[in-house]
Amino acid sequence: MASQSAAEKRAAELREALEHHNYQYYVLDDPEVSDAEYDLLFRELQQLEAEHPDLVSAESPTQRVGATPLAAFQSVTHAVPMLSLNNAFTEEDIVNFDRRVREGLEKDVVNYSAEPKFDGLAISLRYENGLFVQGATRGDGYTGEDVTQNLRTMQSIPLKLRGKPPRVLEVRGEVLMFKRDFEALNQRQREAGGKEFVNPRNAAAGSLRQLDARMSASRPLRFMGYGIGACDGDFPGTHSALLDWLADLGIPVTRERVLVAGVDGLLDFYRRIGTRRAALPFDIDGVVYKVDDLRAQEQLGFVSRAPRFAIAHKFPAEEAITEVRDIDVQVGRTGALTPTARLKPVFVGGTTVSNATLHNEDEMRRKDIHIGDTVVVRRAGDVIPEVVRALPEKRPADARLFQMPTHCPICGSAVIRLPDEVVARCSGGLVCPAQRKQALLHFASRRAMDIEGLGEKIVDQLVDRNIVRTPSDLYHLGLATLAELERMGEKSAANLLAGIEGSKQTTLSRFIYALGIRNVGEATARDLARHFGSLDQLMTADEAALQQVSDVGPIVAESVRRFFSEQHNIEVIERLRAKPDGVRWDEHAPAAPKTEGAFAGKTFVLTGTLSNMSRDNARSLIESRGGKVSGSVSKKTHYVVAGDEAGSKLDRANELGVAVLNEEQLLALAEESSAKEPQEKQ
DNA sequence: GATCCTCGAGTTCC
DNA sequence: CTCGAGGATC
Repeated sequence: MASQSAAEKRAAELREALEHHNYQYYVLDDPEVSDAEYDLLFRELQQLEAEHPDLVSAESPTQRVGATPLAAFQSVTHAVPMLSLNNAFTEEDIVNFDRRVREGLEKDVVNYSAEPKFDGLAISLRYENGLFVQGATRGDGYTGEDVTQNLRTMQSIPLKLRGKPPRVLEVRGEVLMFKRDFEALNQRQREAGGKEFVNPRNAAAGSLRQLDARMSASRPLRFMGYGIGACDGDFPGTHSALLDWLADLGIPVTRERVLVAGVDGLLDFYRRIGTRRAALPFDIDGVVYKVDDLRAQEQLGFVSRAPRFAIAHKFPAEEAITEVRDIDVQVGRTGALTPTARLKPVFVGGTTVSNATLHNEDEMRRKDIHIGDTVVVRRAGDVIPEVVRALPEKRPADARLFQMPTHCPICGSAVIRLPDEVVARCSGGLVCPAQRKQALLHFASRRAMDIEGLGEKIVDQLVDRNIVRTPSDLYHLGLATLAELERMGEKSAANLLAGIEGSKQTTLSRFIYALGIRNVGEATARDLARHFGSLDQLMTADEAALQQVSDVGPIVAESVRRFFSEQHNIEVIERLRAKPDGVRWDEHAPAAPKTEGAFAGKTFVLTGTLSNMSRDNARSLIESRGGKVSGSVSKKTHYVVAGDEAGSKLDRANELGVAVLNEEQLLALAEESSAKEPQEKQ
């Protein structure tokens, strides 16, 4: 009993010491002990825990190495989405960014926090009652993968927060590999005869996505925090103070950050860090600017998926020089002919690039690209290869200008380029095998009917052998037919049939999207489905009725009407939904035109700082009751909702005689409608 | 008529 | 990711 409590005391001391040294090393970058001394303490704790297994707790520094390898990562839905930033490449972009921020806040000078943009992987760490409980990758921003086991092995991620953490805290940050650690890792890989990594980013990504956490543990990964997601508790009111606060909690944050006023400060920081880029211990691909005041951030809100209060100022992408060996054309789903450069393979931005799109004829003329030219290529946004420009001084005598073919290279139909359009198109429609293939691939794609197992190779064969001509043919395939295809055994054939069967239960908006109507993408398909409620209503709608749908104008309306006026399209649809064994979805009554709710047809403008609700809350309150929120005051504005320190928008409202509401009046107005109908969440 | 914002469509590599 | 274009707004 006595020895137990002595052991317990010593274990607690050791844990505290190890946590302290981790903090000194990873957060303050100021170690107090050597690695050897640290190891000594660590081994003493391990020994002690081995002798007294009941002393082991999950957050002990010894408990970092994961148990058994996983079969697959679970997916995790982020409580607060992890959105991406807009990118800027020029000083002009930054000047515009600052102007929009100042206009949005109605201020002359705005304070910004500026920091490096790490070239790693975005991660979210969830702490509950100060203990690390879950970590996930960014994924598509809404759903990521659960990599908790791997993250636990990283020394720079505290298993337990210091000080007084909130009950729930999600820390957002980046997992990366320091350059010197990357060099050392590659050295080890070379000696062991293993595969070397191309760059620190790939090494970090590969290491983090190991299903066996013991592999991750052997890789020198680091974490750097840069923000928070969900937080159940108090936190500071500015971004710069927030980062200090995270550091106090034990989360490593960069010290290469500054607080500056106005656009000059931003550009100055960009230039200074640019000159030191090579000397930094980690790779960065730019810098990030954020409006420092968090309430101001909330006031600015989001445009589409990116915040209006922050921007990434990227360094110019790495460029390389290679040759254009040839230029081919590809035929897309809509018949668009896209010239593609076949390049002499060149290593740029982390991979070998051998193809690059040239978009269209005009683009090619602008860049003056010939076949045989020496050209500069880069990976735009570090992903999609792009030909930047030709080097005409290196042009060989036999270089040729590319000519857009007059007939489709696949089906021989005439190529037509409409006077106002940039793209040339094959006029063959679904007669053209290339267009048929693309249409089928689109129909089967994940966001449309989501047929698993139907990829490009299979579609190629099905179309070339004339087994499948239209989407409805897919639902009449037999096991024997499929098994005859190349690279298709009984097993994969059965899987594909199961995939086809599984796709039958769908939704109206997916089905509309899958049809591949010109100018009707995912968003428009959703709007159409909601507005009309059933396929028959949509099929019989005339152009005037179609234009009632928001975001549908004359062009989209005409595309839709034309699609449903073609007999073969109707036939395919009827075969697809033929009962009892066809494609099916739930239908509902057409959405009533927006006459419901107290705010139907009303336009609101928000200005100033609201005291009891965020801008996003106010916006969803208004939108849920049929109202619209717009950015600036005009004659058409019905109400201006003014908070504290409202500026020019309030003046303008008074000028135009627009009704002005305060927060309480807005809520009172909203109450009137919710009293009559059940409260709708969100 | 100009400008902002979104959506659609095409695309690369692993 | 990027471009072009459709739609909405000023």
